[in-house]
Amino acid sequence: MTLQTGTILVADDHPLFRMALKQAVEQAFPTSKVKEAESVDQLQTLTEHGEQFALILLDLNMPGAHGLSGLIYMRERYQEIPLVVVSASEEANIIYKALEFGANGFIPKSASMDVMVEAIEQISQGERWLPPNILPQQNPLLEQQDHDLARSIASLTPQQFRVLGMLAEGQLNKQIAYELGVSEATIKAHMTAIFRKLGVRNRTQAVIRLQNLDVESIASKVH
Amino acid sequence: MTLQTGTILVADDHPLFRMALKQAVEQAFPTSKVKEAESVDQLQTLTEHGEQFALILLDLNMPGAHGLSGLIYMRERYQEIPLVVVSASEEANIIYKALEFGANGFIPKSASMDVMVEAIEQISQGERWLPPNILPQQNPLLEQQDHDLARSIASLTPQQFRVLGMLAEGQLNKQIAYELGVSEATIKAHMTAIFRKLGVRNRTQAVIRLQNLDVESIASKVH
DNA sequence: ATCCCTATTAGCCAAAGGTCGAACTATCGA
DNA sequence: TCGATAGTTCGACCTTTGGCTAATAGGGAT
Repeated sequence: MTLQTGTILVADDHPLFRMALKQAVEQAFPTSKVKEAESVDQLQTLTEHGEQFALILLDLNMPGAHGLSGLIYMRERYQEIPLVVVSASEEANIIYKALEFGANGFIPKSASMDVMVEAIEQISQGERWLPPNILPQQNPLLEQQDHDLARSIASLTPQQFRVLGMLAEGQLNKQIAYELGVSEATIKAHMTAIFRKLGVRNRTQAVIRLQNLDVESIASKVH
Repeated sequence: MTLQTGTILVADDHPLFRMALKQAVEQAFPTSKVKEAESVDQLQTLTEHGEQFALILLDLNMPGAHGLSGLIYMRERYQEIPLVVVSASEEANIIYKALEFGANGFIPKSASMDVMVEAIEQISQGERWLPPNILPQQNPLLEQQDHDLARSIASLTPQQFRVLGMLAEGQLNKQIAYELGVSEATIKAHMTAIFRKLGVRNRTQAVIRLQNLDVESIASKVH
């Protein structure tokens, strides 16, 4: 599977920007196909149903992505596929975190078409690409607990990850069950499994645990 | 109540830094008393029991502060007292948000003693003081929903704010009741009131709602 | 074929959560 | 002094959640 022949997946909930990204990709690789997803759920559906991709462009702010958890999850399940994070955020903390969680590159949405094309080409060759104002390396931002949390998110099954996403939106078991077309008992079973993996006792703590992934950059600690 | 004669309150959970802050204050105002608080709860206890303060220095990362909600709450209840945010974070977004939520100044923890003294003096004269690399004014970061959320946090009663803080730590009603020395029924009643004010239906959604205050800077939107 | 993992569901039970109405208190203004 | 109001408290009642067991079923891997 090469980038020239493989399918490239663009996951972004913003239609206009998705189109722009698609154009950038097609300009960089005129011979490759491009598929689109506008939610993490669609992304999951596509990747789980046998489809093989040569590159994934993932918007962090997509519905269901819930910060970095989407990246962590995708990175774990499709380790062989290069994954580029595309985001409206340009905060250094977020960028470094994305890279530490395994992103192969980071393209800010403010980038011009030319820059995006260049970035995609460069990343496709196994190199990294970062915004100009970002230093290539910085102190390790992640602490042990971040890695633990990432591991536990990575260990979720596809359905569990879906359920976690809906939990993070504050939905009731009943609602989640309805949306997924399964019984409430099933959701409960998933919940129990999720709590185990995240090391929490209930849904509220699960949501709080997820917060830490993104918010820690704000609450920088003084040692 | 003037700064020369009034009591100044330093709220920071880090003992060493609290001491340093205290010294800076005493250097700026040798004649004023300084009181210390190491948690939002202590801060509340001090301010609620009649004590009048001429200036409050508030660390955003204190246990119980939970991001900007502590600032919003204090700002609402003691509108006449100048409030200076002290924080380890130096992200422009956080600083601007703090100011938009009514902070009279922002002092980064990385500042030297001299700078802190100068900042405190300047703020005490009704002026603002910002870190050197921060522009005095920027585009308005807050959207309508931010203001709505701030209003709802500001409308919480003291006890409700305490309960919300413990909820945001993932504690059970039973635990909160024990810590506050009241019955579980009381906590449940507070919860219902809090949900009403925040416009949510349960505790999970309440926690999610609080996230927005801090995290939105990450999920900058593309319009 | 067998075992393991995932997903699904039911049923049961205990624990936790949430709503309502009501009582009690303190404060403030008339 | 007499409401009026806001805050805190609590019990009764019902819903939701979470843990546990057990059973079914499909997909892989060995």
